[in-house]
Amino acid sequence: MKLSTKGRYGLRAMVDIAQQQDAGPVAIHTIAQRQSLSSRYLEQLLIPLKQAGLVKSLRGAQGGYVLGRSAVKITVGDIIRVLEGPIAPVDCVNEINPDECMRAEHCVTRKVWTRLRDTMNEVLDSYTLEDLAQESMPLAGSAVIDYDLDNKC
Amino acid sequence: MKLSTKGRYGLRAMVDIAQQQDAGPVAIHTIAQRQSLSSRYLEQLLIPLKQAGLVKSLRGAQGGYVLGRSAVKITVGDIIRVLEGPIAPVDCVNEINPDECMRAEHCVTRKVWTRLRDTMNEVLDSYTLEDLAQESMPLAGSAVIDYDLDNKC
DNA sequence: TCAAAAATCTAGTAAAACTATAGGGTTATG
DNA sequence: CATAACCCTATAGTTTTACTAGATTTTTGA
Repeated sequence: MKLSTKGRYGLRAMVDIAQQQDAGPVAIHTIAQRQSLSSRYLEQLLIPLKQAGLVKSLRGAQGGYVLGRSAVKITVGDIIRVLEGPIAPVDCVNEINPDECMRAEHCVTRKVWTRLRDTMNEVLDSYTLEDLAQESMPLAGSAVIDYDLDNKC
Repeated sequence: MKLSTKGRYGLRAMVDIAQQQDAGPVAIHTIAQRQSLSSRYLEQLLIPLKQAGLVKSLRGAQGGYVLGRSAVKITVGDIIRVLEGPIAPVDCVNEINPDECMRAEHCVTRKVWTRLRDTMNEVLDSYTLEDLAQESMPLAGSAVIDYDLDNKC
């Protein structure tokens, strides 16, 4: 029941873009540096985010990424669903592409998974990018953090 | 954000034991047959469940497994935590063995993961084995289900 | 007593998923 | 026209998953 690096890094990248885009498009390598991520890996995460309309890209020098729509209209759930696929503890209760199971009708555990799925989606959709971007605004202006960064979150 | 077969099969096995234990200890191969699982695999899932006290075993002929305590005192969360490890979307918000992250104090995403972790645990702990065992009692008495079983849940 | 039923212990392993890395493009700017 | 930036595809190393297998121990009941 863990998120992969896709969801974790992707969300951090989106928050970064939300916080910095007032100064113009944000380049991949800028995000990567600030978040201490591999820029080649981050590049791959931005492709599906772009396809989903959560970011827009501007090519060429001075290019980079901006949000596809207002930060108040992008939820954490929106981002995670793009990067990790449908949020569901088991495939058989996944709305998009339900991996149907013959036992579904008599399945005792199914209602637990359905309830868990709904709750997870509700929680993740209750946070917008705006919420998170505001959260660390004060820090963003202060000194660069100089401790060793690891990437558990 | 998916459960593995350990959690899914393990929960089904526990429900099976809860439903059938009035007739005495339930053997692994009986559970495996009824749930169409590999008995050698199921065997491995029962070891940690036993260590956690969720089941007790009786060796020798006529042996098998019984619940370690009343079905009303075993939650789905208890079972999943034993088989899948701590329920948390990222390791850094896992209470048992937090995989600490240097950025934790300034981490914007952390509160989302903490909230999600708590909600997931609440949902899973809101269902007891008794709840699930009762659910399908009527079916247990009827004919054996003869369709191809797959194991998505 | 002994055969069979059942759990237990210890390894091994093929396939999939994860986490990147790498190379070679295309587009836009100044 | 050099450079900065995004775009696309492939591939490699590692870890996890989901089993399979062999050998052993314990208990029952005939």
